[in-house]
Amino acid sequence: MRVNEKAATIYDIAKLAGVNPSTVSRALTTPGRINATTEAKVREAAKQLNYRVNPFARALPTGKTKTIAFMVADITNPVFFKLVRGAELAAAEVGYTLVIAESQESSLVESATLERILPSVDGVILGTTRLSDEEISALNQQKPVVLVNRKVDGVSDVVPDNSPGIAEAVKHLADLGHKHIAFVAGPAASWINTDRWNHLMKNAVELGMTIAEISSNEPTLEGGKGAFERVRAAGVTAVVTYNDLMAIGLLREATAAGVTVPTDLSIIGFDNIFGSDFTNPPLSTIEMPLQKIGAEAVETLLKSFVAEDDEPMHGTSEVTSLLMRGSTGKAKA
Amino acid sequence: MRVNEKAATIYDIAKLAGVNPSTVSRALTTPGRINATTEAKVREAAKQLNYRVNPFARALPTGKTKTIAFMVADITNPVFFKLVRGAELAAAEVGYTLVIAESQESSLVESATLERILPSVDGVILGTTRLSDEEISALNQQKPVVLVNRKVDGVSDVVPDNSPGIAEAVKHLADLGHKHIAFVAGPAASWINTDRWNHLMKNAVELGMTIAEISSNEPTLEGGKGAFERVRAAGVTAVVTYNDLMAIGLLREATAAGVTVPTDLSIIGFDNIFGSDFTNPPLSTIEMPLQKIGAEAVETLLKSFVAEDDEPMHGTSEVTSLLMRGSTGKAKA
DNA sequence: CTGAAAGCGCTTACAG
DNA sequence: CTGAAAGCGCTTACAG
Repeated sequence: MRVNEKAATIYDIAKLAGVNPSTVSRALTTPGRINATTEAKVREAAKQLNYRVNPFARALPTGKTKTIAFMVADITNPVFFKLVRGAELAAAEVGYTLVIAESQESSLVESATLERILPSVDGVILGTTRLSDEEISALNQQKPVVLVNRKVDGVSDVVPDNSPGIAEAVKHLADLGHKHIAFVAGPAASWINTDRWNHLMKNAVELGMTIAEISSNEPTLEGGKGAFERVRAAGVTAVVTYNDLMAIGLLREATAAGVTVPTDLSIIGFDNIFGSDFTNPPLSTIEMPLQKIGAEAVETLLKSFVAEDDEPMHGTSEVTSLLMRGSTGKAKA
Repeated sequence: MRVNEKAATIYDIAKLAGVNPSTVSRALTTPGRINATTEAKVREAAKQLNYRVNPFARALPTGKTKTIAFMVADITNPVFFKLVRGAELAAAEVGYTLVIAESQESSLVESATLERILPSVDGVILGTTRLSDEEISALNQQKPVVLVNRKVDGVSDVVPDNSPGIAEAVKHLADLGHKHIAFVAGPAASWINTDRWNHLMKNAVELGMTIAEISSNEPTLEGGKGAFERVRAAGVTAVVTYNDLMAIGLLREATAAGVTVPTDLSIIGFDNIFGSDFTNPPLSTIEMPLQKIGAEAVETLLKSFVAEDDEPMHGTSEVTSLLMRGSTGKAKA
């Protein structure tokens, strides 16, 4: 049986340093608050014994677990990579551990997972959630919650400002001579889908273009592929999709159908996911600073841990921007 | 201040059910071991109080944390997505929590992270590690370790059998008339790089082909791109790369240089990462059952928790296979 | 089958 | 500044 000779405890240190265990605890927990010589002695003993605090033992009396849950709908969705990484790094930096949980796009799985994980975390970040506003509010009563890309009354959030990137994109299309464009929508219930559409519409109308909202089945490659026929039917020369996955699906379907991008049709995605520049032509997309958003989500959560009140906090608005690549070009005459 | 009225404890349940706390503990921990009526009473009370065990309190006396660390070099590397997901699902299924840690390709960061996380986990899976064999062995003394895609004496591992996919791939190239091929190598220190090269060489030689091993700077898009010149210089008609990322970099550089794939050059990658079919032509690749490997890594770890001895375990060999897409074609005459 | 008690490794008022 | 003690919420021999 693999047995690590039981790890050293503060009692071992106390014995070695000739002090009381409580002194050891203080020396290790609040540096500078006790006699410097004593502290040095304790630290020396701790090092000698290769001591590491037992986080579980510490969590019991304090109630602080020093871990954060990060919920995503689908770990394999590339949108989350950078989000998770940003969060991971920000958490590690302050000694917090990040637990990544996957809801598999199911609100039932999400609830069950949260239920299981909640007792062992100090708070949760909902990277993408299938929960209803009510469920989120209820969760927020139990432990601090930070929402990413979504807004619920009374709950903290980090949401990028979609408008700059969208304004750029629409302007870009207008400059290229496009008059009639379309938006291939994502999930109707998605907060960010609505936000994107609203900005898109406003900007297009302001620049004198028409814009058609085209529905889709799912925000995936397949969904984008499936929307192609409707995009064609709409008779537009340029299309913006809810996300890159859809844009790539659309692009491939267009190519397969003999429609050349961008000569016949310009395409712009959202997110700048991994692989969005693998396509031919590489995809133009509206980029979100995902890693920063992830980091900011944990920072926001951390702040809420020490907040006096229950006031929700809102991440300083991260900003989107257009990444021009090869899938946009002059409108077909 | 957000205060959840303190969570119910087994004492609350005990009071409500009119039994001793230890009875509550037993009822909840080992169903069926106590009087059925008592157990029902306890369960009823627990439900009524919306009780959830405090995992930290439970971990203290038992020493079992029910969490597993999964270390990867880079969260944003698509190779890890499926690996992580497989592990995540397998862990959740048995009530274990997975903590994903990132070494950022640095053995120092890796050691520090492991150091920080080790006390709170029951074992660790090294998805990709920069640690030396010695460091891994030392780690394995402290907590059970399972290696993915690497072998170290005395340490459990899950390693796919590369040979079937490679045999298929080489045969495929031979059938297409290729006589001279190359392998763009990954990190020299990588166990799996060596394994892939060995199989490749053996198969190529057996089929009467020549095969050149071409070095690279890094197993990335850039690395693949940077290897293009050397691939050309080698005068081969087909090339296999250490991974898809390199294959894609190579493919794009080839296209940019006016070398048509697969007409002028056939390319095969490894891993079937997300986005490997976004390219034009879509990349042919040797696929690894990553999700299964991830799941198996946690299963192996779980087994080692209950093993009597220290005998290392080896995952039942998962198998690779060739995924033929568009980047391979007839050898140029 | 079930109580009563000790203990897991820490933290933190409370004294001095 | 530092001891001595109680307590965090559980589990588990030990009795009965």
